[in-house]
Amino acid sequence: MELPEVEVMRRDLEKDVVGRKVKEAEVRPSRNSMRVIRRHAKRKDFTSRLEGTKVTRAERKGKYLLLHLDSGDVWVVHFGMSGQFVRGTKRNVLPPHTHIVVTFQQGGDLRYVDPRTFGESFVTSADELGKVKELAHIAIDPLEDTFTWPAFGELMARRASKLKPLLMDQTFISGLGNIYSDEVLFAAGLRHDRMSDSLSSQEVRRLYRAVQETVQDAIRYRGTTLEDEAYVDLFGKPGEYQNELKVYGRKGLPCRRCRTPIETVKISNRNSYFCPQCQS
DNA sequence: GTTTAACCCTGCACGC
DNA sequence: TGCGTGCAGGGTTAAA
Repeated sequence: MELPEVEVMRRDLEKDVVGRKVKEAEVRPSRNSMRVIRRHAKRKDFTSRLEGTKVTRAERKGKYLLLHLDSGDVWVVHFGMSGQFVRGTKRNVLPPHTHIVVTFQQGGDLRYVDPRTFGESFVTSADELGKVKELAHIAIDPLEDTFTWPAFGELMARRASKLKPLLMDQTFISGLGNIYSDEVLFAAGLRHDRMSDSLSSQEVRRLYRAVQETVQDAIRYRGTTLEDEAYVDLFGKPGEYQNELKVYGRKGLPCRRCRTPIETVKISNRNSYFCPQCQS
């Protein structure tokens, strides 16, 4: 799950979970459920900090979701690649790989489901939030006002790195993963292996626009639901941005702009998709 | 500072 | 049918 999916989830939670009070919290008995709450030594260390609290706000930092509680604590969630929240009721059976179930006083529950358990979930005090390393080092967010093109250009010039890994580096810019970094590079007409400090100011501007537009479009389409990953929103509905993808997952298929077959390269063990004609 | 590879995990597609 | 293998992916970490 990348920035657009987390942002769609944040908005759903804002509408449907903020304001609710937690009656009961449960971490399921499986070993992988413990893996999900790995920062806590015991299940009770996690559940006791949720029970009796009210969710006051849903915030997003990069790919992290922060649910603020009226106790002053913050429930932090990172979805990894297969994690998701699903709303349910007592009558619905729990889907496989459900690790956390939070039941609300007003009825209904919220489940954290994660087959591959690359995601994680923990509760911390607002004061200690700054000590969470991954959050403390998180970079500029494409949806923040501070994300301007002069600021972006300066950041780019300060680094000497290939564009693809740089866009995925959460300490450089937060929220982009493998799918959206490929889409951004295509939209900017730039190759994955261009060096960040070699870009003309016009190219930097194109890349900046591409980041903003790609992320905003993907949110408008409520995220990307691939066949194998099956991301769905809080209410179980898939996104529609997969139909808009220009390069990701389209190996060998004609480029939507020039009809040249889309190519792939392995970059740090991940597939990158690009059009050899449109990107340079 | 940057890059590479390995690791964590499950489900699925594939070949035999 | 059923097994083994490889791949997918976010992020961290250690090593190059």
